[in-house]
Amino acid sequence: MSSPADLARLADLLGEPARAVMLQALLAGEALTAGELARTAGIGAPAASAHLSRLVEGGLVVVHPQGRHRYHRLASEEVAAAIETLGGLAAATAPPRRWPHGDAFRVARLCYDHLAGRLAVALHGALVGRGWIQPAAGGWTATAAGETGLAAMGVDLAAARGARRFACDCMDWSERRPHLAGGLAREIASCCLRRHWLTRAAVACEGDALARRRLALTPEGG
Amino acid sequence: MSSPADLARLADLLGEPARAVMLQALLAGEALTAGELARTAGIGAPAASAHLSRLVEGGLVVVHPQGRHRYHRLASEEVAAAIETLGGLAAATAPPRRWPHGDAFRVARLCYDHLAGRLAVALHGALVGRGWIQPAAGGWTATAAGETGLAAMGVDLAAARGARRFACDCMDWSERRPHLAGGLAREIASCCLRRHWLTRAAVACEGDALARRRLALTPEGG
DNA sequence: GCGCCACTTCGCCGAGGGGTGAAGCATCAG
DNA sequence: CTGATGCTTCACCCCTCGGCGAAGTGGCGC
Repeated sequence: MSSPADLARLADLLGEPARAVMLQALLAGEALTAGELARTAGIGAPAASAHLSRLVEGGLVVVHPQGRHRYHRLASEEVAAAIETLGGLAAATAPPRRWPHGDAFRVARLCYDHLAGRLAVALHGALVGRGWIQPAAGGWTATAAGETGLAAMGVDLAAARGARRFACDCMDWSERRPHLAGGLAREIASCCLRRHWLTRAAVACEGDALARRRLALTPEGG
Repeated sequence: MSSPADLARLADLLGEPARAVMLQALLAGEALTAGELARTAGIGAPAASAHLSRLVEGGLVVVHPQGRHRYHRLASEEVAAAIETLGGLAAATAPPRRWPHGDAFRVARLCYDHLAGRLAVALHGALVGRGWIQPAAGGWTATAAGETGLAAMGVDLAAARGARRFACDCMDWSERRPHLAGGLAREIASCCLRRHWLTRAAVACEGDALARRRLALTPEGG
């Protein structure tokens, strides 16, 4: 367990409105530049730079410079999971409000690099139910049936194995049951987007940190 | 999903050292008075009172006055789960430090009103493996075999059904797999403590907000 | 009744942190 | 080289927020 001081240090990073907006924007999984994040948060470039420095120093965000741009990503899926969980509690404790995305968010969205929402929880259940994955130390492994089935769907299992974790659980706040995270979940999400079973429901949405994350089921997505 | 503003408002409540200490202390599941929390956090009564007001207003803590004392508890297991998750990430991002409890915390501890740690994750697996619980909408239900088995252990199933949720998952940060939460988990924990299979490893530990939560396996706890 | 105790409210102070504008530094285009 | 762009650093302002001491409120015990 972390000491309370560690908890406070971490929560303090999330507890500033501008930083919270940035992190929510980054939860879509894309790498964004400091300028984009500044505009999304509605603050000036200097303020955004200071915030991002603190997020990087705190281990929540990583940077990789490219030319004169500095691209920022969430540091890990653990960070994404924690923000998701906290966001769920925030929705529960400060509820009576509707935001512009309605329930679409609860159906399918991105959580950093993998799928979340009702669809993702159902997928998790289906993978277990079909015997494609089975419990293992620290998460899940694919069974023989799962390997062939997933490969047939077009999931890149080799890439999935390259991740730090192959598959583990990630609590879904809207369903209150776990969905799948880890390398396998990343490849499944990538496969769904690549094959256009799912599409990003919105693009180019500065000023709305959440819109990037929403997903829509296409006709092909049987 | 919550708006970033909601997230920030909530995280801000957790992001203050004194409040974080109080919440960690409350994570043991006991109701504590304002004075106890003030001493635990190492601040004066006025400051503690102000902090607690904000926690109550924010929906994280509930009060029930008894005479001249005011007892404070966490508002729900959702709050406890979020703090646990965030604490896990805090431990991961600010790691290289040993705190006085060693690995005992990872083996067995209380998470609000139910068990957490390696033991609790193993218990979750055992319940599923024996077919005592099965997936259901919003969590888990007990099977017929589970009802008889749990009743034989001494678990009060009627009390468990009285809870808002009978059984659902709660992510265990140290194992990164879910353990059981909800009314059933509360009754199981209460049963383990009542029958002295587990005991609180420390009592009366002002100044150490974490010690209250650690549990120890007794010889009877086969 | 009185005093004691737990707790809250009030008034005040000091420090920290977020915001901006202006300047400094890289990178890229012409 | 020159100018534009993206980002950072610096200096400064302001305002919030946490802390305390003192005073006020209400329950409990003698």
